[in-house]
Amino acid sequence: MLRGKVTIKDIARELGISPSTVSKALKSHSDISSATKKAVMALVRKWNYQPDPIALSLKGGLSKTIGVIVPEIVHYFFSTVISGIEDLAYDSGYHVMFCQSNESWEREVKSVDALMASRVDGILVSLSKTSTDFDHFRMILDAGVPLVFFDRICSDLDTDRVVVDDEAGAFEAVRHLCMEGCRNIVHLSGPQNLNIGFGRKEGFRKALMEFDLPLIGSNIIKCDTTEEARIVVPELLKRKKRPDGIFAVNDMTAAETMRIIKEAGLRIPEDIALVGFTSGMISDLTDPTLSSVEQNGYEMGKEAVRLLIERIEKRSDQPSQNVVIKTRLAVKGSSRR
Amino acid sequence: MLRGKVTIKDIARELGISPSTVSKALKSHSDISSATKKAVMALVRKWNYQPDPIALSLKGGLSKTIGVIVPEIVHYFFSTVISGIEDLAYDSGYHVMFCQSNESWEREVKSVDALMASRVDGILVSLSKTSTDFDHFRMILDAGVPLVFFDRICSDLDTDRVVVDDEAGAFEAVRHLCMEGCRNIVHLSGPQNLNIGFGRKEGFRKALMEFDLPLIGSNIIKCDTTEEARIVVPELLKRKKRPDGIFAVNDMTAAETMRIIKEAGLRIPEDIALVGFTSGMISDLTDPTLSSVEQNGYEMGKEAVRLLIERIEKRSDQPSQNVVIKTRLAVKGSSRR
DNA sequence: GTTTGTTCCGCAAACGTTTGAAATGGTCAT
DNA sequence: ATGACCATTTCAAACGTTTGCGGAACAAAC
Repeated sequence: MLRGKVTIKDIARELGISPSTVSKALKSHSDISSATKKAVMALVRKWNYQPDPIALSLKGGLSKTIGVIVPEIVHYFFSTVISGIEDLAYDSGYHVMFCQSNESWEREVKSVDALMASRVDGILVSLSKTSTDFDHFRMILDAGVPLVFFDRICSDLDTDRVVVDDEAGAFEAVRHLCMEGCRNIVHLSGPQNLNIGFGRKEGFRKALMEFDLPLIGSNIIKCDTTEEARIVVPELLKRKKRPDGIFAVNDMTAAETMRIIKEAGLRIPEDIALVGFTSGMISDLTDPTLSSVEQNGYEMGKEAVRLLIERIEKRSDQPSQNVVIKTRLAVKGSSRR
Repeated sequence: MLRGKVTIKDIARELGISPSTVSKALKSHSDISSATKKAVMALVRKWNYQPDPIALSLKGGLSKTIGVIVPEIVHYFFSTVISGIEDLAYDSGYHVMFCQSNESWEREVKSVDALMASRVDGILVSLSKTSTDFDHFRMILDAGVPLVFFDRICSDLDTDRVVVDDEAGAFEAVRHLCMEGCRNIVHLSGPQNLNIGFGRKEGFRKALMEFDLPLIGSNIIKCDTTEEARIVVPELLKRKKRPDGIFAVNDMTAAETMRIIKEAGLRIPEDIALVGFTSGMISDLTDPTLSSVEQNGYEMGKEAVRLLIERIEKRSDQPSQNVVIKTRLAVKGSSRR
């Protein structure tokens, strides 16, 4: 009984019947007499037989496992997504195999290889910041394995996608700043090769247009880490025409920005109003609390899994789907005047 | 070529030799002529043959997969541990299968079942807060599958463990508070059925003893979530003999405590000094920054995997090991007077 | 007494791989 | 010519499961 390995053969031997009879009895095949079925079922329960998923996979070709690649798990947003992925996957009888690319293209490629080698039934990916070459993903598709991107998608590839409505979220955030009276708003932006960086900048642009504010090039600055903020933000505060509102591409950057602004003796939101993106734990910890565009990561994870499993099981050739998760602007202390 | 499935048989057929010859050639068995080996290797490269891990598992009994159960992934500390687990596991050629118990005993049991059913080679667990019955873990051991606990361990079971030196960390934190002049220190503690709750309380107790301060029962209060803090802390501030120092069992609770204290118009650290436990992102975001006992979660994850793989591969019967990860007190604004 | 039908069950192949044992073909010494 | 010996290759079984097909046993219909 070691390793919990009761096999169909053990049952068959004990009952003096053949393994195939046991197998059929287990799935209540019409061939099998109810007496035999009962005997099998009884022993199955007694010995706690569980079919070996590995043998099943060998036979059926499906491993009932999905692979996930995220830039890094140590990140509030991604951990909520993974939480959603795990919850729905297990409910659907799938296992989750998990890799992080650590924002490195090489590691992303290696992870794809590892997941493919272990014959996962489908793969979920959120792109690494440094990925500009996508051959490894093409290889997945060529092999006929379903692939779904979430959050940081790959526009070059025709796959199912789940994204947050970055543009609408950013638009709402910046409109809010305008309505609070800001007239000189800076956007600390993300890399423009990622859809999220681009979309959030577009929302920023359109909101300014709506309020007839000029779009000044120097008011869009690449800055999406705390390290960059420590360089960029002090410069901002020295400007002759100091910004009166800042929209940051993520909350970590926003939080660091807040720290720097307070250190400089300026008040938030009175002197400078601040809104971030992503939310989660962070936004309630800062002082003042940080207004932020909330993304429902849990929901995103579930949607991504739903799409993936649909592809896996239906093997449908319907055109690619594009699911958009709604954002919600949470107005808190950093921007309410 | 669909599904990337080049098998050993395909190679054999192409070369007009038998599958077993190919198999042996692949592992450079001494039986095989070098001419044959070369031909096989060439075709293997050309067709990008990769052995099917599922067939391998069926044969060898090992799945090269380890299972991980954590209370929740959406938690800075656990995500660092998982990061360490993933990194070392992949370097060692193992895959990581992943479940969260959501602090629920039922879900924990279900996860154990799922991992066992999928025939993982070993399991890593950090206990759910609500687990007081451990039969599901005994089942793992009875099945001969290696099991390693990390962080929240199970004292009832004789297994390898990786823990943080909670007591020493807490001791250092409270000694620091004493040295900063605190004489009436409160401990917001965790559940005492978990080793971490108990160890941190012990460190608190011993530090007080070292400074000849009385151990007052009402100064140890169960409070390890933000929700509880909102109830407990206001009461504390109303006390006639108001605490001048607080040591919280985790950083989320500490951060909320800080918010409440500031809201009450008291100063940190002048009126009340504050130290948390776990650190991570949080401690730099608050204002003032939060002093905290840092746990090296990444290191803990790696250690746990190291122990587990050792058990899996050596199947050694050496006595259980107990690895202790050192903590480090990071003194920041909330306690430096 | 032969056919036809039913009910229940076992055989064998298959999934991809490994591995000890057996077979093949050849060379060499007796 | 016979046997021994070597290098090289193939065979067959095994891992746990599924499933189409064939077979046995029996009863009913002709």
